[in-house]
Amino acid sequence: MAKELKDLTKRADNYSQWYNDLVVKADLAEQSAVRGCMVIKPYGYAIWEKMQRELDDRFKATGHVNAYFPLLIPKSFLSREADHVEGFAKECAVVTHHRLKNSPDGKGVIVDPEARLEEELIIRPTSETIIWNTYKNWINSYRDLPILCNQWANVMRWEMRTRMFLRTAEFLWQEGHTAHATKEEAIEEAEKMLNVYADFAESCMAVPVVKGVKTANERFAGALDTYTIEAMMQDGKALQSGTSHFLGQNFAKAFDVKFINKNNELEYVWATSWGVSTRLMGALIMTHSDDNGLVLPPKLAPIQVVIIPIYKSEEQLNAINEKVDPIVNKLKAMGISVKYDNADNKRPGFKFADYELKGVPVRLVLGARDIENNTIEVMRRDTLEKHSASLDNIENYVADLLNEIQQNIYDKALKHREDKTYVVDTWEDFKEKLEEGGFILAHWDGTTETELKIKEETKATIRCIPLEGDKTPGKCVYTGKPSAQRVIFAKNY
RNA sequence: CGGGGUGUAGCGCAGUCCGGUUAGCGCACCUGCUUUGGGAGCAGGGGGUCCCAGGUUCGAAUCCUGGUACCCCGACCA
Repeated sequence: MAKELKDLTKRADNYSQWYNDLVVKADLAEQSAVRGCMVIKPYGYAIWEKMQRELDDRFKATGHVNAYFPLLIPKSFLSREADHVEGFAKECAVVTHHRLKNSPDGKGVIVDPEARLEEELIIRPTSETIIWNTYKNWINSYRDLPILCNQWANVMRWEMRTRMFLRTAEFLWQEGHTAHATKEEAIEEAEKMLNVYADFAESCMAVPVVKGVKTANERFAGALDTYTIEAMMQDGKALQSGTSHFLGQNFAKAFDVKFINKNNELEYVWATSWGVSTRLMGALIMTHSDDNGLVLPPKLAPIQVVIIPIYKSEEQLNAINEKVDPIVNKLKAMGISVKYDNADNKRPGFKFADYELKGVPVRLVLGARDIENNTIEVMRRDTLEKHSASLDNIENYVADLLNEIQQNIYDKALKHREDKTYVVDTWEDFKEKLEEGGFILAHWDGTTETELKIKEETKATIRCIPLEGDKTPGKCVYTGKPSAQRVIFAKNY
């Protein structure tokens, strides 16, 4: 499958061409009239809902609660934290008026010049500012801490260039914002949430990720440290899939959020923020899909099993219906989402192709032939293999198969990443391996200057400084200066 | 903001260079019959401000001028 996809990417002008086709065909999304935004169709949204539920459960399990903050942020809030405004000022949509009126020339409506706002409002590009302005009123004493809030929301960033799912102007996400009494507790929180994300990516999405820390250059605007999970797509490019930030006291100072600690001293609170977005759906598609369409991990597939009847007469269909009903009931009782598609306005071949495009993990086919033999045809989406299985106990067989598929696509993605991860020690090798696409583990002298020079020459950036794995010191691949450990270089989305 | 490309039926496109019947093809859609174990076949049918405005001409999808929208590549991007 990987080979076919590679050919496909060569055939297409670029990856996003293929990606766009697939997504549109897969009924996931289509472009809306609004530049750089996306419509998430019902089937695509069903995947997002499953992701939300899984993440939300993990947030609750780690003591977090949901809340909701306003969409519009007063302009003055954005300027409180210097790095933050530097990072976001260039990509904000601004609300300047609050009213329209009929155009004097009788054609349509115009913005009423009388309705200009005293202070412009910014459509949130992220909510740190408005949340910290609110937290100020919630926090007086160490007894008020920690505050562990999350919100599910949409945000807007007026990017110069957008890419479906990966960088849309408006996107859905969750953003957690926490306040702590100590530095240690805040760092622990940021690391904890990074682990929550990594666990979700690997065990639900079947997407292997590397946990690491961002360099100063790639850090979130206003953070002291940014933790990240980085995934490798099938073309070898990296995708930042989730981030968790240790914000230090920057936002507390900007919004004057102080508390009295146990020693009766006034102190600024310590903060974190963390988020994942609909970009994860892009990661899901780009990690597992093949030439036949989506391949969804069973844990996130809106339809886990589809059953298709094959019949020549109504009599035969009735016989099949009778056999299928108990199977559907048993599967449902086991918590497996199953669709029995006996609509007679589409032929079986069409249904086969259509559900493959949608990434349904398991397909069962039942016809007169099977009923005679007490069998059923089973096809698994990840390998496209099909074979006959006994009708007896089919529900347990399917349940096991779903687990196997979940594991198999993870293993496949992990193997792909390992095959395309290179340990490199010379600058020549660095440039050569980079052409092949993939992760490059190389030593780096720790300076932003070197990082930028490498980026300029090769377009590769440091995706992260890995938290786990080999920590042996060495010499920078570019300057030869001392390096504390290898870091991951890659081209990224 | 720079470079390139494209606007013709719901979708994908041909026709434009070199102006000339009633603007065409594939998919999709509708009707009927036959079909149904890998995207059905045949027959018939419906659907168009050819992106917009102006100009040239007996005549413009086609030529000219201006505008506009979208896509791709860069710059930008937690």
